[in-house]
Amino acid sequence: METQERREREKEKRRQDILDAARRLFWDNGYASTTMPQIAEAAALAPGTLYLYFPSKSALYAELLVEGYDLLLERMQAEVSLGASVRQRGEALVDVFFQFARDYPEYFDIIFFVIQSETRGAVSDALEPGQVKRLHAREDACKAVAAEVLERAGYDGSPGELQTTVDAMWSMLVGAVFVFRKTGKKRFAAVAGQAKRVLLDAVFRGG
Amino acid sequence: METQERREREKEKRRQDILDAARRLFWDNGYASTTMPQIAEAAALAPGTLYLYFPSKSALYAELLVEGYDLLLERMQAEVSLGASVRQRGEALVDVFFQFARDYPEYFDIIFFVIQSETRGAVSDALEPGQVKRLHAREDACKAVAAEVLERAGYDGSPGELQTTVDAMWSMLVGAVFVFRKTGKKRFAAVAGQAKRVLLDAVFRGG
DNA sequence: TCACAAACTGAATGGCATTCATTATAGCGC
DNA sequence: GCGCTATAATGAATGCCATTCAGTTTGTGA
Repeated sequence: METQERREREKEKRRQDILDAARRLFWDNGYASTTMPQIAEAAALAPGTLYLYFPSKSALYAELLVEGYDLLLERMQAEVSLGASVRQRGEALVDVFFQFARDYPEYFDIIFFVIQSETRGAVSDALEPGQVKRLHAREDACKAVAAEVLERAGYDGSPGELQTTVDAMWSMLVGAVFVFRKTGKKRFAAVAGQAKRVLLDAVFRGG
Repeated sequence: METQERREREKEKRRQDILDAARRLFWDNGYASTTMPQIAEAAALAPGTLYLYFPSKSALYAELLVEGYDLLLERMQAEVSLGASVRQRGEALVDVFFQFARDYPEYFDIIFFVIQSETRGAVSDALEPGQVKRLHAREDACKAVAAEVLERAGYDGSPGELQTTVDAMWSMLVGAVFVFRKTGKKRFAAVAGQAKRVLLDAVFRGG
């Protein structure tokens, strides 16, 4: 019987419908101004139905970040494989990051939303541990690409140090995006350019 | 008549009472889990009274950031004046920043809260323009201290470039704190250390 | 055709920020 | 002391939302 299978597919489709509706609304109106009934209506469903697919509004929102990471990872991997020299790959990596931030600024909102949910722990708005794990896996995959470039660049230090450096750079990149997203494109580009220089010079000091 | 004056003082005191109560509750329970009636009770007031002093819960929360900036600015200025060489002053500056982040992590929540409110604009949770201006003034004062150090370090470039560099560094610092605040102190210290190295090497490349 | 499970529904619940009609307070002239 | 007025404070009521759940529909297999 392939009924079972079809059911699965239909459920997955419905799930995607919900995510599509949610994405559009969140992007247009922001998290706070988007209501669950709104999302339900946009997906041609009743409010209660959303909760059969996602445990909460915040989890639904955070789920969009999975897409974001996948998209970013794809772009990073594509770019990194192109560069001739290691330095060029490093530059490409940072460029991809900032371009992504320019193309899809909304995903960065979710990054911070998730971090805040985690930091605030116990209280409200907490995400499911499983979901958090999935998000971390994506983030780590992105960092792994950066770590590889650093390694090939002859980064000297223990694996732990390498990880720390990647973490530091990742967090600084994310911070730069977040703080300057609100400003105009031109200013953002300038700050991003400086950030790029600072980060790359630190890694490729030797040559 | 000095009645007027006393009135002013009493109003200011009440305002501080509210801020004190709010701070304690926000720090302990986080933004979402703290309710206005709770704050009112802690300040021995009725809920409605809070709105005579602050236009909204988010504005009350954001107001705490003013203190945060003042405290940080004070510390930065004190440290910067101590260092012998310019390089030492630069190091002190970054150290102060990360120490502050360790001592008062809650203020960083508010930084991101404010940025998000600004970015999201129009919709709900918006802050008063006047309040935003006051916050920016504080932030700029902090950055000015950093800019001065960079200038004395012989940073070459136009004033615009200097500003851009300071902005880039500031945003990266803030980002590093935010992303790694959730991890343990040890890991935070390691990442902060790397961030410090990266940023300072970029500035003091020459010597 | 029937029974049953899986999906779906949407009105009801509970919690919270915020408002506003009402009440208290304090200064001041008499 | 005594009303008069402005200023402050009150807290019950409002409105909005996420979330729930008792009840309904739909699809499937016997």
